[in-house]
Amino acid sequence: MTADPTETPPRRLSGLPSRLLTQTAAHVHRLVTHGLGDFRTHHYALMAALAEAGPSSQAVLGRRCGMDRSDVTAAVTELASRGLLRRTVDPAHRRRNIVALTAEGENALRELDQRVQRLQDEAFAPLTPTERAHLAELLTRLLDHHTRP
Amino acid sequence: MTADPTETPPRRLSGLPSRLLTQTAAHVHRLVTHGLGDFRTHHYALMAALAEAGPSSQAVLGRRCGMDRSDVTAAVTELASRGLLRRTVDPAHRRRNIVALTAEGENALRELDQRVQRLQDEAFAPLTPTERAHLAELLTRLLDHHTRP
DNA sequence: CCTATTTCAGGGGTACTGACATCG
DNA sequence: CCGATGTCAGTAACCCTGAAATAG
Repeated sequence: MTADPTETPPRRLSGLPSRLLTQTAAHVHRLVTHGLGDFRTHHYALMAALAEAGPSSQAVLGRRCGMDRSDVTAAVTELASRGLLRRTVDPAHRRRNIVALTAEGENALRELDQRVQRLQDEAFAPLTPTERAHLAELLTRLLDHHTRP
Repeated sequence: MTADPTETPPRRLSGLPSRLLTQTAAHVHRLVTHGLGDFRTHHYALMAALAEAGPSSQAVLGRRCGMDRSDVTAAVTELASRGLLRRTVDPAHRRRNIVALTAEGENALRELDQRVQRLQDEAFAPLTPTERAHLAELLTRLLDHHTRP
């Protein structure tokens, strides 16, 4: 009737919140990154942060996007080499870089925004808008708990 | 009053379900793996599957736990070298391995069960039991959607 | 001196891909 | 020949650590 019992996940795992979370995240993440083509989620995060808050230093970008500094460096280098953002030295704090979106970057971001939206619908298709909002709310509270204290 | 605005995540990201999911999953996963000491989540998954369904082939284990065959091979080799499970050749299908928990494996699993339970409480502390159940239900539906079709 | 920022080098766990040999 | 299985090598994206140099 139902699925092959040999392929059924063990009860201990199927109800385990942490496992449900990481497994689902893995599937969704794969779907999104595949749909993003030449871009990775880090790229989108950085460009979105720059578009909304304007030019920023890498350290600030990392904190805003929840990324490690090393990964910010790598992603910024990658995007700069593609002409999507520009990295200049802050004249006030010469140790600091100021990263800014270029016009091409803004165009790319607009395209990415649409792709990302489409991919959300794909990834969360089984949930109603209300359920998605509820899920987002629960996850937001969890994320706060893990980043704040 | 609130948090430093320079550290606030961009709106596009803070409400994005896929991002909330992967970010939260990363935090929770780190917390769990650190709490598991010498074990990894794959190890726990395999041992739990064996405890509940009895000795199984590696291919079946992989399907049950949502793991790749390559990763099953590596994890089984690791656990077998620690004496926690035994790998023997299936006499009926000589290409196939039969993996089984040892007595030590069962003891280790009992300990892991408790640790895992403790870690769930840590990771999901801000959610009430009802909310945790709701979250689990939503994630289960999503996971089904990504594994079934 | 101490802190913050940037960068680099590297590792580690997860997910995956391709290849291969083996067996039924 | 085909399909399933196990194994291996290698890749990719992500997360993290440590160290160094620079600047305030």
